[in-house]
Amino acid sequence: MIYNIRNGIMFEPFTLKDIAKALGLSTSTVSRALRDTHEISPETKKLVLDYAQQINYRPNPIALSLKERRSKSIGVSLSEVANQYFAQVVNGIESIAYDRGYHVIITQTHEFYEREKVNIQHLASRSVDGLLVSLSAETTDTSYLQNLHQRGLPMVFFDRVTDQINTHQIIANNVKGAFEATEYLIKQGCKRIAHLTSSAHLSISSERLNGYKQALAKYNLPFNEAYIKYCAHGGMFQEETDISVRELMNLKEKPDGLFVASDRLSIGALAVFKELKIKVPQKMVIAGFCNSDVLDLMCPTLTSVRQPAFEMGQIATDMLLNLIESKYPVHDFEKKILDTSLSVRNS
Amino acid sequence: MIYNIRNGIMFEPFTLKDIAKALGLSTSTVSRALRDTHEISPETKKLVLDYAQQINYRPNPIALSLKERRSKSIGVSLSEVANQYFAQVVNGIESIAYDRGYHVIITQTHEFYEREKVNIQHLASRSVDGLLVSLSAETTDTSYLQNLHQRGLPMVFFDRVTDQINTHQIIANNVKGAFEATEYLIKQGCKRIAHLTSSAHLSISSERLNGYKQALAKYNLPFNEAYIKYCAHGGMFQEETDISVRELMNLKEKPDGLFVASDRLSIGALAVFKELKIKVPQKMVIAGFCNSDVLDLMCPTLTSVRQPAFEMGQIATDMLLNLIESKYPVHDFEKKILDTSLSVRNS
DNA sequence: TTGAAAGCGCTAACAG
DNA sequence: CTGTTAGCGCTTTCAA
Repeated sequence: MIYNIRNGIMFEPFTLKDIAKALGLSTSTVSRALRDTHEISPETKKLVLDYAQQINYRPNPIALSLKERRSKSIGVSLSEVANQYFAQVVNGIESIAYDRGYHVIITQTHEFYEREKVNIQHLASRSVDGLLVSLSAETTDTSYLQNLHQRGLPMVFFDRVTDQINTHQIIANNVKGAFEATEYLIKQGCKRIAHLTSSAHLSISSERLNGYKQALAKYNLPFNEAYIKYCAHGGMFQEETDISVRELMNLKEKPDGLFVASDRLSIGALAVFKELKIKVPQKMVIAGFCNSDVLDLMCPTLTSVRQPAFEMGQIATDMLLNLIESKYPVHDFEKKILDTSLSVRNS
Repeated sequence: MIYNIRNGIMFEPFTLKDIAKALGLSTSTVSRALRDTHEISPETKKLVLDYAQQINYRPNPIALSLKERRSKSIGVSLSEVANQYFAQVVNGIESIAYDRGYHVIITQTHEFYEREKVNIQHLASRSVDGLLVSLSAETTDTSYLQNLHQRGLPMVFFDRVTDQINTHQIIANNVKGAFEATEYLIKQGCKRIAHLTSSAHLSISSERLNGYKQALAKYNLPFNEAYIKYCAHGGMFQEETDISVRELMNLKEKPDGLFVASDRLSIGALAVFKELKIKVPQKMVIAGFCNSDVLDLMCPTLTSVRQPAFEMGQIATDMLLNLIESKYPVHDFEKKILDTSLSVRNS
């Protein structure tokens, strides 16, 4: 192995020029040799390839990106990878992206609009060929995304989507999932079912609220606005969850069942109930959207709506790469809805 | 807002040249105006800034990287973000990196050596300015890293470190943490304490094994090789954990206590005990390294050694950025050891 | 078959 | 104060 010591301190990978100089060739010849064109003599080619191998030459992808005006990488914006659901989505994304020669850059919003905007602007400013986006809980203004989209940056929304931008969307069947979870609570005998959910302007929130309402309606239970608690940052701050749950439990007509809209909120709510010494599920039956494996092991076990997170990541990525690699402008967009499954783990 | 329609399909951000042409200036003037040098007239500057603002101009970071031969981004290699410990580390990393103007690219090894190598090679050639590495469970050969290091790529190891590369390291006090967890089990009355751990060649594994042995020694308990179970992929595949736990429970002298070396293994082991209908903690007391918030809510609660994950990420990043930005070669490296805390949550 | 030269977007040295 | 030019690493005409 030969080391590049042009500069003692900085990390300086080998370049075409290094090879050319060492071999007394021109850079274009070296480039051709490495890229397997026909217009090159077998000897030169072998010479170059051997030497490149020896010094472990790697083409500089930055230079390539600049030249080809694409980076073979995609950007992802999501709330946080500590959330099991999103971690699974990421695995799905990577599984497809790597197969197709793309790299993945993940950014976290932690549910803040400003962070999301900064992250996405940076991703877009050239380093990525496309975007996979799940909106933050705070986001209401998507104009910066509309901008990028109008200017031709391919993007696909997953999970938390917006109709303000005409492109592919992939979501779970939130309405049905919420319906089933609520129905489960009703069948457990709950009469006063509360709903703890994320920010009101998220697509998932309204979809899940709908499913919840439909279930109540089907079983002739009244809808009570006081039973709906929104957490503006999706329970990012435990305080949000804490206040919401306590308010619910301070109502004159205390709820006896709770439908929770997410992973994080479920965990947060359980913590509060534990503090309040309210027994789950004896005093409070809980069901909700949750993809955490750990919760499988929980006692009090809680029934959960599972989303096909890995698959969602895969499909979203496939859609995005197809957009990116499409030769022609795409105008036909799809809204894909994947089935959820109710995993009953009651006490 | 003005749209760039040089090309109807592709996403073509504005360039300096676009601005220059529109304003009848040269690209260098525009560049200067945007970068706030003194050698520019206020009028020209205002003209350019206003126009740039109007079209929402962003400099192309790829071109910048190519020019400056650094990307203002750092690469991270870790096993998987679905692991709460690593998710917390990532948050720590990002908190520092963003403050100092760096972007973070996360790659997951899923405990595979090959994946790690490919990821890191790509990060390096893609001109990340430095690397934060926590080795995969499979990794024994670090020569490709030594290579990059010798050629001047700054790197800092965290959590799963190697002494084969002379650079900063940051780890938790694994010996002490393991000692305390084991001691806790002993004080609970356990006589036959098993140890479920990750791959044998990980630094964390040997450190934690040491602490475990020291505790046994202090309390005059015999060390029994049969009680040590390694999972080559850190429990990445539940089968590994499953087999290990079953083997332990098939021993003639069944263990009555278990010290588990990680998050994932704890969760996996609990699942097996549940399947085997072995009551925790009545029949099996468990303590182990774990940073999962969710486990706080678990019943059977298990006692855990907590690592200051967020802080580790912060410190590692600070160290790395100092290396990157250092004007002179650094030869003094530090091995930082952070304290763990035992969080007793017994039945 | 090979080399010279231009250009991707940007900055910086050098002229004017 | 502003424009021209060269160069970061690479590919791709165009000439030879």
